[in-house]
Formats: sequence, structure tokens, C-alpha cells
Amino acid sequence: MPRDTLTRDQIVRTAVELLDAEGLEGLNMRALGKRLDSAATAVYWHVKNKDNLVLLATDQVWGELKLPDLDAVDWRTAATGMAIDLYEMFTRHPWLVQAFAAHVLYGESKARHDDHSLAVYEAAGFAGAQADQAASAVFTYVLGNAAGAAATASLARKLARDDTTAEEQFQDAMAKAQEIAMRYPRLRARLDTSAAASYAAAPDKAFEFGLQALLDGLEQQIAGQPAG
Amino acid sequence: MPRDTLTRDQIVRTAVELLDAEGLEGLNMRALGKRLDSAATAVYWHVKNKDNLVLLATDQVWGELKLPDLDAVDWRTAATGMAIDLYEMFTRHPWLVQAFAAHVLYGESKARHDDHSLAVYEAAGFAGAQADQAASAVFTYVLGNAAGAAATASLARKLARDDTTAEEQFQDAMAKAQEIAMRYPRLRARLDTSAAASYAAAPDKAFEFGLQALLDGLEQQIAGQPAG
DNA sequence: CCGGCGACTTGAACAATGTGCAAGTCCTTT
DNA sequence: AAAGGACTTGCACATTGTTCAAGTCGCCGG
Repeated sequence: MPRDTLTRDQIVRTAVELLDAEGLEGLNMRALGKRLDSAATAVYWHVKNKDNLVLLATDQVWGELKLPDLDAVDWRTAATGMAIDLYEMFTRHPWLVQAFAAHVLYGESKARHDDHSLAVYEAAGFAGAQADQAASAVFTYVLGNAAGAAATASLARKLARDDTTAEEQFQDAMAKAQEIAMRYPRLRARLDTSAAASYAAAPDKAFEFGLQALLDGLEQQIAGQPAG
Repeated sequence: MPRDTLTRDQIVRTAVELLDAEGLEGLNMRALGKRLDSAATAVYWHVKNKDNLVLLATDQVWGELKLPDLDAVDWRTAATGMAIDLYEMFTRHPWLVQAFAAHVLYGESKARHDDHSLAVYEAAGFAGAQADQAASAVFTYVLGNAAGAAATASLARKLARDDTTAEEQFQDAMAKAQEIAMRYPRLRARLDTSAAASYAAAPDKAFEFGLQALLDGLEQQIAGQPAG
């Protein structure tokens, strides 16, 4: 009977769990080791270093994405679906956004996704470099939106972990931020209104609004300058 | 004559220098202390902790931005200008993107900018929450674009610092990434083409392309549903 | 069946870094 | 000149990534 040994795959999946629970700065090798019931340094036999582990975790997560069948749906439906799926992936795994800003990421699943994304915009009528720019515009839009969610998630974790200390600091920061906002008419209006709560609750609405605007704009580009 | 003493402002400005040069992970209190000709811990008298320092540095940088005069230019020119300025700020200070994904940021200069941004989209004809969503869409688009630049900058720094070790790892990673890309037709095409070089050289083009598409889309929204 | 080899794990150790603390040093105020 | 506050310093500790030499385990050739 073969010895019960660690797997690279097992390590990566556990790392994703930890990243989801504790964020990018919450992932450390000792905690990972503990969760794997092994010494922290055992991981180094399977993975080069922490950066490499994050790279692998990233691509693992990318593999969650299902790609739309381009023969079955029109490009706009496909583009919307891919963008929403991506956005949801980022909100499920907020650390991804940080990883994206810190390292150049690549991997099998991401390549698969990128290729499919290009196919969508080629199907829409963009040729060559234009398809690149369209795909990249939508991707970066999604990424930017997710950044807000990531920051919020990081804050929420901090509040959940440190019972009381962080709570005060948070209140303090909130108070300072509000005090600043009160001095700017448009920001103030958004604090005063009873609508304030609904704003905060609806980053997803803002995301879809902007996404449709962006896709509208792209569609317009094609109309103005049809398939070359 | 008063003693020559550290200033909060001086500390923040030095921190920005260090952040620009070494990135977010390159900023550490001892290095900061050395650059200020003082003990690392002297900083703690002026600033609560590192996170707080980054927050202050962020707002310092936000202060670089000039805001367009809304009585002098139409909204679209103003929106384009603000977006481009923002993008340039992010590329000048790539660590900002990481900071944005990791912490919830606020400050005087950012509030000023946000307020002005809302004014632009209200001038465009968006009311209330719609102006919020429009402004947020453009902002997040810019942020997302900057993430790519930030990752590239981080990589470039790493290559510049570690003379030879990182060089090999980079070549290795490049080779792996290319090997993957070669298995996907559209990605492969973009490696094969002589155009490959021009792609890589033109993230700014992609940025402006998407920005105009997004603004086109927003404009269309107003046209379809005029000022309420 | 056994000896060794390669796969994998472990624990100790080191360097880098954020930060608290007690003791200093310097200027201003009375 | 004495006192008190503003600021600085050095030391110390905890946390974390990573290396390394020494283990342990199971298989395989003899």
C-alpha cells in the first residue's frame, strides 16, 4: 500500500480554501501545513515557493469557469455571461484581484478562457487587434469592479477576526471618512439620502449597468466600421 | 532655532518615493527610516502603522490630479480627461492598484476627485444613483486597466533587482506561458504574428479604445432615457 | 528476505520585517 | 535653572518565508 502522501493538487486546493477564508495576507505556510497535517516545509517539495503556489491557486480557480457555446448563443449573450461569471469568480475569491495586481499570472485554464473570450469578440465582428482590445476592455472592467469587492472583503475579515480592537479603528475610520465626505456636496447628498443604504447594497447593479454600457459602446464600434 | 525634526508630510512624501521605486512589498520601515536618516521606529510617533502610512501616501498621490473646469469643457471631454489623468497616475504609482485591492481607501483628495467625477456625470445628464454608477463604471475600468500595468511593473522591478536569479525564472515562466498559448489557436496567432510586438507595446491604445467605447455606451444610455 | 535508493517529510535554524517599550535627548516655557 | 512635553533611539519580540541536513517510508533488484 503506497504511503499516504501529499499531492500538489491537494496542496493547491487547500491553499485556495485558506485564501478564501483568510485572504492573501492570511495565507502562510505554517497555517497551510497545519491544515494539511504536515510540516509547513513539506510543501516546498511539491511547490517552488509561495508565489508559485499562488500562481497555481489562481489557475485552479480559473478552472471553475464554464465557457458558453458560441454556436448556441449570440456574441452579446456570451460576452455578458462570461463577464458575469468572471465577476462572480472574483467575488468568490477576492484575493485573486490582489494577486492580479501583484504578479503577472498565466496558466492553462486562464489561457483557455482568454482564447474563448477572443473568439467571442471575433464572432462579434472585431478583427485581430480590435478583438484583443475589446476582450481586454471587458476583462479589465470586470477586474476593476472586483477590486472594490476585494477591499471590502478584506476589511470584513479584519473585523471578524480581531474582536474588539479593529472594531474601534473601523468606527474611527468611518467617522473620518464621513467627516470628509460631508464637505463635498455630492458625496454629502449620498450620505444624507435614505438611498445611501441601497447604494452600498448594490455594487452588483453598478457592475451590470457599466457592463451593458461598455458592450453597447463596443457594439456601436462594430456598426460604425463593419467587419473588415 | 527649532530642532530639525521629522514631519508627517515629509514621511509621507518619502514613502511615496520608496513605493514608486520599490513597490508595495518593497516598502519597509527600516528602509524608510534609512532614507529619512532616522530610526525606523521614529516614524511611529507620526503615523499609526504601516497601513495608515499607505493610506496617507495614497491620498498624497491623489492630490497630484488636476480637475477640469466643468464650465469650460463639455462633459465628455472632462470625463475623458479625468480618466486619462487617473490612468497616468496609476501607471506612475503602480502600487496604488495593489493598495486599492487590499484596503478600503479614503482621504481628502480622493473625496475631492470623487465629488468632481460625480459632477461630470450629472452634467452629462445622469441623475442620482445613475451618476454614481456611471462614475463608478469609468473608475473601475481605469483601475482594472492599471492592474495589468502594475503587475508588469512589479515584474520589471524584480528583474532589475535580482541580477541573474530572477532572469532565469522569468525566462522559464515565459517559456511555460508560451508553450500553453501555442495550444490555443487565437493566442497562438497573436504570438506568431509580427504584430505580437506591437500588441505588447500598446496597452495604452487598448485603454483608450475601451474608454471611448464605455463613454459611447454611457452617452447612449442618456439619449435613450433623457434627463429625468 | 534484505539492503539500498529514491521519494517524501521533518525540525531546527536564519533572515527579513512590523511594531511595542523604556529610556534617552532636545527645546520651550515658566 | 527646573520641568515638562515633543520627539528619537535601540532593543526586543513575534511572525513569516525559506534552506538544509537528517530523517522515515516503501519499493525493487539481488
